[in-house]
Amino acid sequence: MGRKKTEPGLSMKLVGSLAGVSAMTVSRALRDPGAVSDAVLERIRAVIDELGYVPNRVAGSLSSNKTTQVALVVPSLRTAIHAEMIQGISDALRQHHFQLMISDCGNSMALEEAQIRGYVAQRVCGIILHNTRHSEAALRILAGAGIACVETGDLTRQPVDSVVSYSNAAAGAAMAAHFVEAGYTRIAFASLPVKNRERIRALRQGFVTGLRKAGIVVPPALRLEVEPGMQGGARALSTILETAPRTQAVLFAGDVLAAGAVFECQRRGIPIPAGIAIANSDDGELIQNMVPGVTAIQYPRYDIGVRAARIVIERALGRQSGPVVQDVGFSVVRRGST
Amino acid sequence: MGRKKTEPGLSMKLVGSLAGVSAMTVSRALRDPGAVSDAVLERIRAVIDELGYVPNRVAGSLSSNKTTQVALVVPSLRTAIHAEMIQGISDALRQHHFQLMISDCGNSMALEEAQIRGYVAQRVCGIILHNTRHSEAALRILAGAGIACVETGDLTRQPVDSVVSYSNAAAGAAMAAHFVEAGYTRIAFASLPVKNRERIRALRQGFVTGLRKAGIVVPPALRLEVEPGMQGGARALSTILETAPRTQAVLFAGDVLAAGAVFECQRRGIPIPAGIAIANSDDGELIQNMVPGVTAIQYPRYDIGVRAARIVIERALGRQSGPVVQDVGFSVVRRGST
DNA sequence: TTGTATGCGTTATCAA
DNA sequence: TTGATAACGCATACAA
Repeated sequence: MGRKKTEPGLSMKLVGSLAGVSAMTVSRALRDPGAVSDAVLERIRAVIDELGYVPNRVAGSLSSNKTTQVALVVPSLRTAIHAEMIQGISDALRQHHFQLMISDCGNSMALEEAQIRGYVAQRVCGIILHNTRHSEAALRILAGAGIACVETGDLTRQPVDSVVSYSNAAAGAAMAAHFVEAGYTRIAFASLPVKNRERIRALRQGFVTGLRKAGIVVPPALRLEVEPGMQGGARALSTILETAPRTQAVLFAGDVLAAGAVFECQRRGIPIPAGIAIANSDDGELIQNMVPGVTAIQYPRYDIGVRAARIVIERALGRQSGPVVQDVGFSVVRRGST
Repeated sequence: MGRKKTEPGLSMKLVGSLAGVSAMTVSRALRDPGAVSDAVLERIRAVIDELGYVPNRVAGSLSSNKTTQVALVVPSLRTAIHAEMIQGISDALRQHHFQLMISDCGNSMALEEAQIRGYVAQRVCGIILHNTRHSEAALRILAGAGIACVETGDLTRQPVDSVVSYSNAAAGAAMAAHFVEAGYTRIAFASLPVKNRERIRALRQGFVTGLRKAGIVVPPALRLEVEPGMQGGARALSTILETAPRTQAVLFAGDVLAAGAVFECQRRGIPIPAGIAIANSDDGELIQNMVPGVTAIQYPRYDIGVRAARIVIERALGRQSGPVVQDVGFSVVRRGST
C-alpha cells in the first residue's frame, strides 16, 4: 500500500527546516515578503539561493485552485496578423506574471475543441479564441469551466463570453465606400475559399452589399477563391486580367494575397493603380512598404491582444465578473495603390 | 487547523461514486481504457459525459511528478522566421498531446532568465531556447531542473544540453562564396546592431572572413547597422548609395531589411541586380516572391522546430537521456537579385 | 479487473 | 509574526 518513497526533491518543507522555520513561513516569504520578519526572510532567501530552489507551482495551483496560465487558440501560428495580437497578449500577460499557452486549429471546430479540452484540463484561468464558431461540446466545456473566454476574430452577436474585435462586415462596407468614392465601378474580390471562414465571408458580404447599395454589382465570377500563398494572389490577378480585363480595382482578403498580386503586376509591367487598383483587408508592414503602398484596413491588432489579455487577467484576479464586449473599430488607410 | 470546505467540484471520486466504482478505476479508465472492463468503462464514460467532467491535470501532474507542457522562449513573437519554427514545434507537440507555452525575451538575458524561472516553477518537461547566451542563474536553474533544454539559434559549441541548428558563421561564408563566384568585389553588409546579437555577429564574421580569403575587403563603413523594420533596410540602401555608390552587392541580415532595400530600389528606379545586387540571410515567402526574387540562405526552420520538440518529447517520455546535437545545415538559393 | 492506503508540494484556515 | 493541520485531485504501489 501507499507509495514508494522516491528522492523527495526540494520543497518548502526542506527550505524551512534549513532556515529554522516551517514550510508555511517559506510560503509566506515567497508570496508576501512583508508578512515575514526581516531576519527570517533573509535566512529563507539565503537557503533558497544556496539550494537553487524553485517553488513548485503545480502544487501551489492544486492547493489554491488557481493558475496563472492563459490559453490562446489561433487559426494559424504562421500569420503575421496573429503575430501582432500574440505579442500584445504576451506583453500584457507578462506584466502580471501570467503565462501564455498557444496552439493553432486552422478552421477546424473539432481541433479547437480538442485544444480547449486540453487547456481546461490544465485548468488555465482563461482562454482566448480567435475563431468565433465552436462545437457544441466546446461550448459546454467552456461553460462548465467557469473561466473567462474572449473571442477576437469578429464582433460576433452571440459571444461565448467576452469579445474584443471589430466588425468584418462593416470593414468590408467601408472599403466598398472607398472604392465608390474613388470612382471605381468594375470591381473584383479575391480571398481564400470562404467555406468555414466566417470572417472572410462577413468581409465579402459587407463589401459586396456596400457596393450594391451604390449600384455596383460584383459578379460571382469576380468573387474569386484562390489557394493560400502569394501565388494565390498572383493567380487571382491573372484570372481577373484574363476573364475581365476591364476590371478597375480588386479587394484582397489578406496581405499575402495582396502582395502576391502586386508582385504579379510588377512582373507583367502593369502599373498600379493606373492599370489596376489594389486594396487589402489588412494593414501591415509589408502592405505599407510595398511600391506602391497598398490601401488597406487597419485594425489595432496589438491592442486587441492587450485588451483580451486584460479581460482574462481581471477575471482571474476576481476584479471583474461579467462578460465584456469591446468594438475596437478600424480605419481605411488610403495609399498609392488605389 | 484544516481548511474550510468549499464546493468540492467534479472529481474522479464523484464520477466513480456515480458509476459505482472507485476513483482509481476512473483514473484507469481515462488513461488506459483497456485495463478496465467494458461494462465499467461504458458506465464511467456515460457519467463523465453527463457531468461534463474534465480531469484535473494539475492534480495529475503533482501526483505523477510529470507534465506535458513544453516551453519556448524566442527573441520575438513577431518575426516570420520564428513563426515557421513555432509551427513545427506546435505540430510535433500536438501529435503527442503535449502543450506549448511561449514567450519572448528580445536579446535580454535577464528577461530570458525570468521566463525560464517561471517555466521551471511550472514544472514544464522541457524548454526550447532560441538564444544561445544565458545568464549564470539561468544555467543553474536549468541544470537543477533536470529537464531537456534545446537551443535552436546557432550551432553553439557550448550547448546547455541539446542543440538543433546550423552554423551562422558557415552560412555567412557560403554567401561570401556566392558573391565571389558571381564576380562581385565591392560589397556591403547590413544588419541590426550586432551588440547582444550573437547570431548576426557570427553571420557577419563568416561573411567578411570568407570574402577576405578571396581578397575582398568589406570596409567598416560598409558594415552597416540600422534600425529594425523595412525603413531600416531602405536606409541602409540609401546610405550605401550615397557613401559608396560603386557598391555592387549587399548582404542583408533579415528579410525585413532586405525587402525594405528592394522596395527602396524600386522607388529610386534602380535595377536589381544591374544597379545593385541584393541577397538576404534568410529565405522566406516574401523573399522568394519579390520582383526580382531575392537570393537567400535557406534554413529548414519548420524542421528545426519539429526536431527540437521531438528531443524534448523523447526525453520526457524517458526514451532518451543524453544531449543531442543536430546540424540541420542550410543552402544558398540563388535568384534574380544577384 | 478492482480497490485501499498513501503521498505529491503547496496553500487556506485557524490557533498561538 | 509564526505554526499545525487539513485539504486540493490525482497516481503509485500493493493487495485482493
